[in-house]
Amino acid sequence: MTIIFSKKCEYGLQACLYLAALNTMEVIPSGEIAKKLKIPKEFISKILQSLTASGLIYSKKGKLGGFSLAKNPNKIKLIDIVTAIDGLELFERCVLGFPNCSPDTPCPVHDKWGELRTKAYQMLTEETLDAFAEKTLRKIKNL
Amino acid sequence: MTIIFSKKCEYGLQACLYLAALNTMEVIPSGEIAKKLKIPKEFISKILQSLTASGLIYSKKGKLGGFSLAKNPNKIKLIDIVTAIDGLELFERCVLGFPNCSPDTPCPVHDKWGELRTKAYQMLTEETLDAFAEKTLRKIKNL
DNA sequence: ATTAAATCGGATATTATAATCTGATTTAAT
DNA sequence: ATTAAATCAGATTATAATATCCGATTTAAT
Repeated sequence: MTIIFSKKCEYGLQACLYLAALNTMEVIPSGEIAKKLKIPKEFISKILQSLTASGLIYSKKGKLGGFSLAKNPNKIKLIDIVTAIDGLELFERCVLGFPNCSPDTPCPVHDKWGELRTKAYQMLTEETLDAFAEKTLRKIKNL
Repeated sequence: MTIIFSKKCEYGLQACLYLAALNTMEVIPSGEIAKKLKIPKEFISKILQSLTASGLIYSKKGKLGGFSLAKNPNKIKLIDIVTAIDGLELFERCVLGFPNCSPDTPCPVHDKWGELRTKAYQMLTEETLDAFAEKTLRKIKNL
């Protein structure tokens, strides 16, 4: 077993990328998102609800309700979604599981791994949802 | 929640690094390893047993029994331990959880993430246990 | 032989994540 | 008003990872 992001977070990222790719202001019901992404409706529904609470997603209740991004896709970074769902544990926790891993009391691989981790963090911080629109549509077509 | 390696794997890496740092051919009982690393004895015991089955660790049964590395620390790569415990899922699975993520049908972040992943894999493949002996001893002293 | 201390195998318990279910509430259209 | 279709809140279930427990076996020393 090995995980980068929890399933919640994976699905959350998928859904946000999908909403960004649609490039519309209209809300999309969770059922349609689930169908397009081939993921469980109830589950993605819960995830979108929590992202709504975080302010990344806008939701409209009632008939003709659904979800949309709360802001322009070029204003939402990948790290925003990760932070909202999984938190920043990935970038703070020692990769070897040692307690108090820090520059003062580093674990054996602190430096080497830290470098990679920083790059991953930078990538997630630099990239916004709009950058992936085409690739997302192409991927979803092949699901 | 976010994990790179499972706890099994973290502890397995810790234990192997510790055994390498001791720089001895004598076997060390799991109880002592657990005590030094401040991790559950029963758990690390099981993990070392499975690494014994994998051939990375040598075990001696009975009184005065215990565990040691099965080969010279400079012959054991970090990736060997990861592979034995967690497998290579981390380097094969789509980071966004999309199915069939490949150069043919890449996920939206396939290229950007793939680069980082390759570097992580290289690091784990290049580094052997002996390289971390001093750092390991220093870290364990502060546990 | 007996004892002590260890690995080992298998079962069990605990905890966290993933997924589902149920019912309440909201809202648009008839 | 009524109906239909959606979000939402909370409870429940299923599954996997983590951790512990127990007893059998092995081995060294007395």
